[in-house]
Amino acid sequence: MATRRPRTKQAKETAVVEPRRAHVDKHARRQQILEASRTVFARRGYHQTTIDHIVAEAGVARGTFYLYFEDKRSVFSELIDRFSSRISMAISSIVLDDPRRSVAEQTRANIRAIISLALHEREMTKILFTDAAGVDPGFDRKLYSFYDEVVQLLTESLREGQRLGIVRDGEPRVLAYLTVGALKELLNQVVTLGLSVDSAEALTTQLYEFLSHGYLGAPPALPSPRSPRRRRSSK
Amino acid sequence: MATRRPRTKQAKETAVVEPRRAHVDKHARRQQILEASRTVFARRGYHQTTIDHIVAEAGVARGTFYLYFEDKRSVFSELIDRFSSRISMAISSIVLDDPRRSVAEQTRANIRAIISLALHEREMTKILFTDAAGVDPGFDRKLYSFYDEVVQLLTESLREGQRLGIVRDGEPRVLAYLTVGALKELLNQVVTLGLSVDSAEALTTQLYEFLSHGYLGAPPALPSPRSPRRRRSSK
DNA sequence: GAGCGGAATGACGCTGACGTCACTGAAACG
DNA sequence: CGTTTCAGTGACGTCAGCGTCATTCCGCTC
Repeated sequence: MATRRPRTKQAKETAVVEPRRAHVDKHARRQQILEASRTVFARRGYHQTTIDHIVAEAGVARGTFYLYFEDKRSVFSELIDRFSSRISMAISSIVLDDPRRSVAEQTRANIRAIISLALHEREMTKILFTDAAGVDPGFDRKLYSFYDEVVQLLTESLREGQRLGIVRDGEPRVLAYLTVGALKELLNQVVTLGLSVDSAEALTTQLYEFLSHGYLGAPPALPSPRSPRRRRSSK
Repeated sequence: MATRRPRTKQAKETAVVEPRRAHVDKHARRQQILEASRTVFARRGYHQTTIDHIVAEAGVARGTFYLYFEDKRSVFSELIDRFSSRISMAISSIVLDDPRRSVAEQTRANIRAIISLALHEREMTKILFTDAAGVDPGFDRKLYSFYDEVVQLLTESLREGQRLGIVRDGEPRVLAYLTVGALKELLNQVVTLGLSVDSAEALTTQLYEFLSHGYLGAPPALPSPRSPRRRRSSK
């Protein structure tokens, strides 16, 4: 209701050749329900949300929902699908011999892109992290395979980096988990704490520095330059 | 049923002075239900689990469940409470001037303890990570405050470490999130992939190394010692 | 072995959420 | 203006899961 489009322009131009019009509306209606669902899922969480909550938010009748979606699970699935593909697209493969962009800069760009996406899509970020797991076994599997794809990609990159001597030793897959874990947590906190979109740059630096040097042990450039390590040095 | 204790020994010794017996049994019955719940939650996930699933696993009648617990949410809550306090206990505050155990060794001990706990309590670890979020708003708050406690503790340690020059620069709270995120992911994978308990040591080393040096950029002890930073150096 | 206390049982009624479908209303058409 | 068509509606029947409670069962006491 209220959202009903008033008969406009449309009526004049080529009245006959327009089974399109219905289509346009259908898409908009669908989108409207999708967005309402996103809002409600973010507010109440997936399991606390009922179809009635969604249709109330969207301002349509219960039956209308079922004209566009199979059930709650299927709207949810579509939201997650769209969002996870946006995440995938935010990641660029790293080109090793680009003279204009160092590997470091490309790495930072990837981090920055993901953080920005999370900051611009707070609702979806929240949903992804707090509700996506445990919806049902089938969905869990799908989600896991997306996640695994990301980890796999990163693992390969790290392995390659090790071959080239720009990534330190360590089981690449484990390093990938650690990295993704750190990133996930950062994203989660970013939306939970409601940081502003322009904290993206600072956070990117923090994460990048973390990945570069860690934080324990001696600072990068220290007075005593030739100490080979410095850990467990009896103290 | 079937699990019913056959009247044994008991009958003979001090038949009179035993209102205890009932008590012992009550505790055991409660424990039995708790353990069955844990198993079922781990297998099906919290939301897919019904009271009927639990009582079937425990081998008791539906009504019996309600003799010992308020509802599903309350068993779940108790399981999580117990487990999270075991996690807390696994962490020791770091003593700075202990001549017998370096800070590094204490740090590693903490990591090792948590990883071992996860490896020994796979069901609970899985439950904690995949089902605990999104149960209901009240529970989420409780969980968050436990989580925040851990982060807070770590944040303070890092701040102190920075003061002493044994932790590098960076917003301590952000470093804490990154660290906890990496750890969480590691624990999650550890149980998902079903690693054996004796991978704890290797994983501890991986995580500790990660926290110490990160993995990007040049290896720890480099020729050029006095470069003030080292980032985006055009390449 | 009669009587008692309390743990255990499971059939039962209730509820909240689901998905359907007979109906409504308005746009499009002739 | 009558007719057709189809998106939209919401009352309704269904059902899964819940929590209760009258009854059964068991072990102990006298």
